[in-house]
Amino acid sequence: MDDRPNTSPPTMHDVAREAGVSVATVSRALNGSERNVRSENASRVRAAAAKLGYEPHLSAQATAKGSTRTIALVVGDVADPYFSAIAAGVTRAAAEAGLIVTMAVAGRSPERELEIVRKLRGQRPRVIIIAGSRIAGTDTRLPLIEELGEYRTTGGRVAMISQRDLPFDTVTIDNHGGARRLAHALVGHGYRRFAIFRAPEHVRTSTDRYEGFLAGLHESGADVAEPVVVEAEFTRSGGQDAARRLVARGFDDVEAVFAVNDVMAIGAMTTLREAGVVPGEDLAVAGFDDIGSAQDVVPPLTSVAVPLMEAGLRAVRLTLSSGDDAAQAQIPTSVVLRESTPIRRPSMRRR
Amino acid sequence: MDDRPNTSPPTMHDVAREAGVSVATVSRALNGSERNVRSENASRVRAAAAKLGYEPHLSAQATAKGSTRTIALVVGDVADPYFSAIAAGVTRAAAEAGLIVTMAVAGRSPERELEIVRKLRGQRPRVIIIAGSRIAGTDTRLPLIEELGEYRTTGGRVAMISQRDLPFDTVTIDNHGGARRLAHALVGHGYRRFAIFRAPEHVRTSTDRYEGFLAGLHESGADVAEPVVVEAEFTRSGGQDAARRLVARGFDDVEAVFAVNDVMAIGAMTTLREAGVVPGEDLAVAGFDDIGSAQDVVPPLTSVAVPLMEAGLRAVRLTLSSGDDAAQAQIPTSVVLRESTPIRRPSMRRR
DNA sequence: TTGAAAGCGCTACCAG
DNA sequence: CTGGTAGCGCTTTCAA
Repeated sequence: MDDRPNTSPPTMHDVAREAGVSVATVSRALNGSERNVRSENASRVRAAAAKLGYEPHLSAQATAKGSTRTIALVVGDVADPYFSAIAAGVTRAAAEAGLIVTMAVAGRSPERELEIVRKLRGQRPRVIIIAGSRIAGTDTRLPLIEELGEYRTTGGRVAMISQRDLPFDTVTIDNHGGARRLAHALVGHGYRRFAIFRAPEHVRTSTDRYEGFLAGLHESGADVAEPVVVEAEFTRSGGQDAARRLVARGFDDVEAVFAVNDVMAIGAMTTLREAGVVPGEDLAVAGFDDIGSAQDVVPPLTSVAVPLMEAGLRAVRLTLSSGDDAAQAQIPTSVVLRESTPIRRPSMRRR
Repeated sequence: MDDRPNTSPPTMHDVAREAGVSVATVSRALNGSERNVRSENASRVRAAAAKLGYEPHLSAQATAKGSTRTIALVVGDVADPYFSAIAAGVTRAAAEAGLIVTMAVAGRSPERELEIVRKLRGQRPRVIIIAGSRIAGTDTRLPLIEELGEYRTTGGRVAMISQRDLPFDTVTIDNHGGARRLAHALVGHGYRRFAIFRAPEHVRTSTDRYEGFLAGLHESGADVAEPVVVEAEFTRSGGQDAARRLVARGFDDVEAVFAVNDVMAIGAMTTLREAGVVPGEDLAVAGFDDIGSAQDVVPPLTSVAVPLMEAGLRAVRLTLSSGDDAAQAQIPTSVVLRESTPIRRPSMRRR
């Protein structure tokens, strides 16, 4: 057994020799239009390929054909469940279409994102998908758009997930509508006085959810008080921070908290409990995203489910099927009511 | 502005013409040893490349050089936090080394995994990393080993994460040691009577943790009772199931539950609470993995932290630096004590 | 239906 | 230090 790393993988020439045909025939039999090769030869070729363990050299194919079968995915952070769910959708759709996915991580830096996209062009991917881009309002916005534009000029397709207002295929999440329906549901449960924990205005997702929630409250028709708004970071500790400030301020005028995402909501619940306030009893809490642990916290957290994997799937399909101009798709969200927002019986009313 | 997708990306020839030098010089200036080109020419070339927005065609480079700069990662499921943490580590290490990572998802099928590895060879990756392979005991085991062996023969490197006993670079998790130290810690907290929720024997990870825990109990020297063992699935609902059976059986002789992973532990806590048993008060609970929600459940869950991202990092570095024979690395785990296993005061002793 | 041969974009060797 | 040129492994005319 020769185990030294000196051997090189069998090439098409090896297969051709083994099968007693020309390389052209091998190419046709294995990856070509299939119909123009005598079936006897075709099977000889396949047999030879199998015997030698031949796998076509994808890079060589790519240079010869001038196009690859890869789709490049750019995410903020793979370990974040938000992105990993999207990645799962993308890889699935890619597998269905026989495409390879390459992944790059932009971290929290718009500069890095731009740099990645630039380098990506060297890969000559069929599709570039950018999830949760951070370019809003930064000075990398225009360069990025231009870069992607040039890429498209050379035949590439690009899709943005949750980054709207860009001249590319776009998959958006229905944040506004989800928050709106959540507001309806909570009002329906008897809540009238709310606090909203939101992120700074430039965080688009947060703002969409905030506005959707407000819209839902206003259109509910019920006699809803003007909500108390607390601004904090879009993170778990942001939620804790907001809760701390709410408690400090006093919350006699608040029956329920809507945090614009689940990690904020969960952080808030922890802090509330530490302050002697029992979530779901003394104060209802709702979040957004319906992350896995939403159902494991106590009490289970009311939230709005966002089918992120679906978003990844759709992004791929959009780019694969669409014509020349930027297509749009919106992923619906759905309210999931749990014990953190129990139905409010009149007798429960405070004071 | 020409926006039709007819243009093709600039090639090295374009750059050469623009800079007034030969392609050979461009190649050297841009990707070569750098030292053999007059600095004036080098900067002309760089300027031309920048002006044209030239990016080297990676596939062409790969065919010419005979080697790619990609590392292929095979995971069970990207959306699973276990794998996405590993993926994060792999992508980070890859970025540091200037490598592109491609990702394939094997799902729960060993056949699919084998098929993926076979196809992967067409990519000619520098490295193949397989995380959490499911081949144990299946009849795809040998073919997989052979396939990977051939790949290595042609100069590729392969690393397995958490799949030991294979003739490749391997990164293992110290499951045994972590469980052992957890046992010590719990005994140190005053617990003497345990139930263990474990998965079926063929689940290697579960068995390692189970045995480690037993070893820890035995060597603790304390007067520890023979633990009650409940076998269930390695999932959240498995944990619920186990808890249900424990409650049905009666648990007067149990002070603490060790579930071999966090999702089981969390499922168990939910079921216990529904049965009127307060986790952390009536019955202590500990898990393993220290997943994100371990600190969000009530009470926060004692667990054993597994630095999965580190495992991904190490796997890449192992393959990049190691010599010819299979290198090994073990990732240490660490006990994280939280309120689900409070220190047991003598007065708390039941009866 | 087949084979010969001319590329694909890039690297690397060989002269100069 | 530079340019010419022969490959890398594959696809795709073009004739036969």
